[in-house]
Amino acid sequence: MNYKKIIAEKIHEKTNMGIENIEKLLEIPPKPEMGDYAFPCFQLAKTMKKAPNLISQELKESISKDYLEKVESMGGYLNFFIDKNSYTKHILEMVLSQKEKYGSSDIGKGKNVVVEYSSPNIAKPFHVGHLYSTAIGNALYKMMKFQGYNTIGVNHLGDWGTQFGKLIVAYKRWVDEEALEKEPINELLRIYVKFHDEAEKDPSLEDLARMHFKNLEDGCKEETELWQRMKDLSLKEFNKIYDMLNIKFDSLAGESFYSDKMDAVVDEIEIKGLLTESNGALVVNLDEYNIPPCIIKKSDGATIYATRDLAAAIYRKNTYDFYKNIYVVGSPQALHFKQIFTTLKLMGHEWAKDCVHVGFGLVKFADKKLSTRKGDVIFLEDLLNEAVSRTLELIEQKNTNLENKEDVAKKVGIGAVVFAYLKNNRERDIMFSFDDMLNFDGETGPYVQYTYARGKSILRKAEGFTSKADFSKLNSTEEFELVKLIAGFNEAILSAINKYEPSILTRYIIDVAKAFNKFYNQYSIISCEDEGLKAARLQLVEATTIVIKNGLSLLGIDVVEKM
RNA sequence: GCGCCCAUAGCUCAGUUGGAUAGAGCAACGGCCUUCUAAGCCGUGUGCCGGGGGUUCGAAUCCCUCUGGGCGCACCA
Repeated sequence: MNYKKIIAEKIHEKTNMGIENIEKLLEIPPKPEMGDYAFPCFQLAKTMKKAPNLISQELKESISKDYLEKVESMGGYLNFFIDKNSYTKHILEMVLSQKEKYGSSDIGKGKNVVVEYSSPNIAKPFHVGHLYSTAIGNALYKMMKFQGYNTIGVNHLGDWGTQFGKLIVAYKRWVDEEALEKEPINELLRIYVKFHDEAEKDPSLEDLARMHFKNLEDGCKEETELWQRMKDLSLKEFNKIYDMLNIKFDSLAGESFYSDKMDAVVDEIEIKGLLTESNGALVVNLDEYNIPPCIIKKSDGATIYATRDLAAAIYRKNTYDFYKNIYVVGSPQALHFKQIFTTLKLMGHEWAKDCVHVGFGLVKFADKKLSTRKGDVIFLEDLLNEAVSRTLELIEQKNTNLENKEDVAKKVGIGAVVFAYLKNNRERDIMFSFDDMLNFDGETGPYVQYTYARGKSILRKAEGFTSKADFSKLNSTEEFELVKLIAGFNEAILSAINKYEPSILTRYIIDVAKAFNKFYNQYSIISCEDEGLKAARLQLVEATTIVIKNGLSLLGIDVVEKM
């Protein structure tokens, strides 16, 4: 039952306006007492050559009132009040019967979607910046899966490139084997930073690094073994973090996976007459699109990340026949993806239009950009551990007798961090601050989880209560606002998917929690004397917990039954 | 120099694709726990929506311009 459509049809009957156009114009009034839907009559004023307020008054009289409580004319607006009783009954029954499926759909049925996200660099720390891609990608992956898409999550590991030449040079000169066993990432970071320091004094180290990478690409034994060792050590560390975040990938095909697929790409570009030489490098000229050329091979003959991304896109099309190929990679790389997508188009791949770069802002710390080269990073693991221990302290203060304190602290603490990353528009930079991120008051992850736990607590206490719900009594503004919000869950997810913007869902969940807390504080549920009303309220509570649980799960956040 | 993005309350941010009196959270102050979890709820104050021009019945939202900031512009990823 789609009320928007029903109302649009009513207006359509009385005017010459198309249904779709009406649906687009229909809006939600700024205040609930002004109605549930509003139709602005200003556009009609032109065609009907009448004042908008006259039109709305006439429509108010002539329109059919089925499904509606009343219709009001306010200035140039026609305001609709839907029939609360049938609406509430319909929505709550739907939520309670669909449960963990509530909010899903099958609009993506039969469509494959590749989502590339996280993609940390091997031998470098997994720092707070990496969570941005990881959290956004994971949320998009889950939301699309929930809408019936066949999603393929790819962690495009940065496990290839000149940086490995540098690491091999550094390894052979300065590695401390003992430290490497104990804290692999730290030690690899130390020697990587040392390389850059030393290379400033002795630029020949850079040449040496390029040579080692060339050897690696050519499959030389020593380089390959060292590379494999660093990769294994790194993956072990990364998996610790993915376990904490409860994130899994369908494919770990990183850059190295494409090392034997690059010749074919270079050949294809050449056959299509796109390859030109420029300053010793092989490039695809993109002047006609007003963007710099896409470099395919460096002057030393080694490939570059653009080549690998081209190979990866083609491989993914051949393997998954994707409907969309999504890259969750920082906004600073926007130009790079423009070059890649344009090159694919020039190669004659019409599916280049299905490739999407989902960019996001930087994670900044006290106005400084985090730089791996300078060793100036905050490890994500440290942030997550800090979040968990602060949560544990809070539990000791507020709820000492809670069972499974550690487990709750983990879910709430980590959930708080992920929630903070997904709360705002992804194009925005995150000003990183422990105190802001780990402040658990107001619009935060813990606030929403707390709301869920409150709801569950009521449901536990009311177990066994089986009176029949009387929805006609569930008619306060607070209750009806909550019902309307709950009804909009699927719409919120679809909107988040369309814009590749998880924050739309995050903010929706906050709104639901707010509306619930308002209701919770004002009306008693368990001690409500009217049994029909009590039953209806309990259903509203349960529906709220279902929406919060499903919603947070799509963001990659677990709920707790008590906190 | 060229290109992309951004500018909304003291701070951090929303603003339903051009609609009604621009909203939240934090911080500050005041109130609410012998009754369902006070990580909560209620109340108080704050705005040249960066400046200027334009389009429109109607602009925080669209166009132009200026200012201030961020990011990116070939052998790093």
